[in-house]
Amino acid sequence: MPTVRQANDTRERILAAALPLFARQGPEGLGIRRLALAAKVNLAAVNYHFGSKQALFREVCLRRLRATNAERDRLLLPLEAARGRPEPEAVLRAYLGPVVAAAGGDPANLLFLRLVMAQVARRDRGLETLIAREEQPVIARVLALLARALPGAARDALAIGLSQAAGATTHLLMTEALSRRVTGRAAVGPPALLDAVVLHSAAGLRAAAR
Amino acid sequence: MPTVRQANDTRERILAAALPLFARQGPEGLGIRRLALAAKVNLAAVNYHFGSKQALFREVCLRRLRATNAERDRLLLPLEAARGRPEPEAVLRAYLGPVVAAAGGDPANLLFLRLVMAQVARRDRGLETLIAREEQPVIARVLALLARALPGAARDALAIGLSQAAGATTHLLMTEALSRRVTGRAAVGPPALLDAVVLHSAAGLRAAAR
DNA sequence: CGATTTTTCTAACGACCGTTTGACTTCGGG
DNA sequence: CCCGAAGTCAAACGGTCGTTAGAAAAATCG
Repeated sequence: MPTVRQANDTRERILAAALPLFARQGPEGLGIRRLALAAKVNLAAVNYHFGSKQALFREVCLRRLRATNAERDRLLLPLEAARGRPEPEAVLRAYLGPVVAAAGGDPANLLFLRLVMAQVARRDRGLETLIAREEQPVIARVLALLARALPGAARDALAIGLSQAAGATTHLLMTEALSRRVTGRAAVGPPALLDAVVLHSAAGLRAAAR
Repeated sequence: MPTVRQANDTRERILAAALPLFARQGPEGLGIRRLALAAKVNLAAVNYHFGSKQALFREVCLRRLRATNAERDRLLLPLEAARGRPEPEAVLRAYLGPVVAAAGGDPANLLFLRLVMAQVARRDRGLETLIAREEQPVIARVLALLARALPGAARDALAIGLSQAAGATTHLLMTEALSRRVTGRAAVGPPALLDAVVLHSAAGLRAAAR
């Protein structure tokens, strides 16, 4: 029987310990020995349960991506159900809100966002295809809603505007401390940050729509 | 005499070979042996000329940051000299243009942009302080110009808007291929990309200014 | 229980890491 | 020309890396 027999918590302990460590040190910087020590698990357990460090990395990423997208789905459904044209602000909020909220909640989520951005910057093709597969349906729905909200806009303009909104959000989340140091501006909490991005990008989308 | 005696091109060869390799593999992923091989230089030369891999990394980063900021300075001067209030679009173009142009020109520049973003995402404190020191004067000038362009805006709102513009630019540059794959949109060349960002963020700044 | 499968664990493999040592070569200035 | 500084080079240092082989333990099932 190929299914798990005993109450195997070793897998879970590895997954739980791996997220913050991967986020802080990257998949190349994290040694399996350190991970095994942190998870209170034998060194060979990682390779036994996941096959390789890379496979574990994929598993960790997949879990987080799905959690965020499930929340986005929950927020998009009422917008799609409503008749009439939605407000671009509401669509942006449904798309960006879960990321901001997650990063502002559990600090591990902000670390994970950093991890993803670092890997994307380094052209981690495996993670890129993982992201493409997981995000594609949500982004298609968001673009459809934006097309309803701004009927005059070209599809490509909306896609580029949405990409800019995503980039602005992740940039603000990741460089909060650095940006404050450089510009001397005050700190921005997650709610105000989301407000700023939604205001900014909704205006940008409207401008591109005309 | 502590100055260089012979026509020492070893240093330059190392620096030239280091940039694309650092960009592709990151400072932790690049081995000194591979670098020495690529630069056609003895293994010990890196530590002899730079002291350590980290010091070499800082040197490489510093060169690129200064090149970009010199170009920004060149574009900002006429805007600062002009009387009357500048257009936000022109200010954004002077700030973001050199990055877009550099990334669209030499492919190594795009790689360097990726490298910087990856390191910032991973909280490389050394690079963060380097960036803070190099960018601070330019950003102060850009913010001053934006304050002149949009007199009604709060200083912090401009700083956050500018940060969003920078994030949108780097995001578009870095995820062009991925974003196209996910959204199905057409490719965007550097000039059109800059146009889109300027249009988007100028509208965002104006919205935040009111 | 005995047999079989699944999981844990120790030990080690081979490879690569950044850095250093010390001898060798090359060079400039007195 | 010779001496001391600057540069180059082969070799090795002590570590850490991901992964694996194989024995030991634990759990499952007839």
